[in-house]
Amino acid sequence: MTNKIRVTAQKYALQNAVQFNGKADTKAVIGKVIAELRKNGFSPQEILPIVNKVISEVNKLSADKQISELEKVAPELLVKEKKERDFSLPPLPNAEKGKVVTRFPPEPNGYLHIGHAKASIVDYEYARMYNGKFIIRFDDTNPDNADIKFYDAQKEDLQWLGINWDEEYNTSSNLNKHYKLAEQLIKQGDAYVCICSSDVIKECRFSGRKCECRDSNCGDNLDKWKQMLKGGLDDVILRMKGDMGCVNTAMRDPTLFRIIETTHPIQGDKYRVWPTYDFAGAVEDSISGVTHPFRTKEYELRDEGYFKLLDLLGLRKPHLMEFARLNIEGMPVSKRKIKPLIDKGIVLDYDDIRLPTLRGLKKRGILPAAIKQFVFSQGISKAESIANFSLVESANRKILDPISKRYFFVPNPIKLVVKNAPIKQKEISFHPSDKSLGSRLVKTHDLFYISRSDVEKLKIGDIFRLKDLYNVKVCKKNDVVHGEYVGENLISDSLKIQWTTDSFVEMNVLVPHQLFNDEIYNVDSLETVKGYAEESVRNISDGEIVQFERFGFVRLEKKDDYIIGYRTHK
RNA sequence: GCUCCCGUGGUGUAGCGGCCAAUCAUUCCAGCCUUUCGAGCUGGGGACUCGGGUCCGAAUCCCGACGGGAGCACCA
Repeated sequence: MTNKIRVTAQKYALQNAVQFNGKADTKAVIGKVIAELRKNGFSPQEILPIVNKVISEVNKLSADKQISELEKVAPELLVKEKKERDFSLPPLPNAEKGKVVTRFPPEPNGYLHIGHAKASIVDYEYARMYNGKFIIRFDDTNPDNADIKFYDAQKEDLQWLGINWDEEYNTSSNLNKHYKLAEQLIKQGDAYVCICSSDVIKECRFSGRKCECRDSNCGDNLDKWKQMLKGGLDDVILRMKGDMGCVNTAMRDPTLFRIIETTHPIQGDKYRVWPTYDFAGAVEDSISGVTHPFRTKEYELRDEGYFKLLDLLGLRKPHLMEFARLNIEGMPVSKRKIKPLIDKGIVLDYDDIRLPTLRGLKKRGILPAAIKQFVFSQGISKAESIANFSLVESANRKILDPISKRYFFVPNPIKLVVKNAPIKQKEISFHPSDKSLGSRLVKTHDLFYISRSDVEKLKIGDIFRLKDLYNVKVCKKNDVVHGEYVGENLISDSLKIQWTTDSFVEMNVLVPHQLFNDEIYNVDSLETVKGYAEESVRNISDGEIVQFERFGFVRLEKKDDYIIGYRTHK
């Protein structure tokens, strides 16, 4: 028996010694030995002394000897194997294949952004993972906020992301059901109409005191409720009887229904009593069959009320889960911050390429697959974090690199005249390794344009290469660069620069930088680079993403009489 | 103020009692490769907030401190 311990101990002691300068560490080795032998019924007490002894023996051995011994007893431990990381979502608790139902419940009051992308991707992917159902539900229970144009806009954005839903509905179409449930609560004595002013309610809630309305009898409450619905009573609310003394202030008789007279974009003037999120969210999750609703952490304190309400109503309780919001450094998501910039005309619109809205990201050239990868890499923990956009860029670049055509773009062009330039017709392929992307034919004579930043690097007498063409020696530099043709042999360490002929396409590329630096608007956040692109960019399709060599990946939009570029990232 | 949640390299994450002298990605640096400053390849730097406790053994469990976030709406 002790022999087995000895053998195991020796194996790991040798491995540890080989890995760390010939000296095995007791704690590290003991851990491994116990982990392996515990399932065989060995106790730490019997293992410990043996391991200690083995380690001191092993540590006396020379390094070579340690390696050769290890080779004898356990050659597989000689190579350190790499562990694979799994990027999929963790399994869902209480989940059964085929029986998971998730939902994404946006309020139709704005364009979707990267934060919504996280929520919807998580919801959608879990439904897929378990062969379940995914519902999109518009939480449009506040007619002051809901705007008809966003129902479709949000769906378009989700479709762009590659998210498909099995079912779609509006919470506002279930109001009659909600009213019935409200009545049930009133009859049970679990809800009451409160006629206090919002200031009084706030004050009472803060101090934990109840108001007189709470003690009125159900008949009274039912009458008042009916008056609320009919229009005989204004400025009153329906509250759940929670616990006014509860340390969780969200439990101090939360509002269930309030009166809003605004015309609803879909329901019109049919209703004037509208459920709050606390009521509608919980009830809808339950009656629509959602098994695993997700929401962001700021709702955590409302969980207790969520379950209490469903309890009172006798409704099924879903497995509610929360995760942290997604933040990106310098890219605020809140309308509070973005709207003023749009109003002032500083940010063009909600699809501005500096914004983390899905429309902004799309316009910039970020692919849905990159967003998905990014969201997966963030996970669904409750730890709040501020991610850097480079994570998105890097994912996007790796997808784009093998599939995007390369073009020459010359920012801040300067004229180059080449003496003895041969007339050429050169076929240049669109991708360095994937020839299936094709090529273009470029005709050259002695006139070119190259970028100012490259010109600045050149000294008289230097030889550089017009990339994919030939070598040029610098003769003179003023407003125009004068060079001389010096052959075509590739000089490996020469500067290779991008160029255009005098048949170029003049165009601008908008380059986004961080919108906010430490909460302050960055006045240099949108840079316009003027330059010449090679003629063949005329043949791209509208919205195509290409790489301008040594400049970055650029999404091109083809307008009637011009082309404009948005730099996705370097 | 009260309550809740969170705290792993610069950044983002994995791990959630022994297989962790800690994963992967990103960023940065170096080299290789490349007719792009892109991609790829190799290597390097760099972390368990702190203090107690439980245990043979703690990033992991408990307590406390500190730091960050959220809620205290007739908004979601």
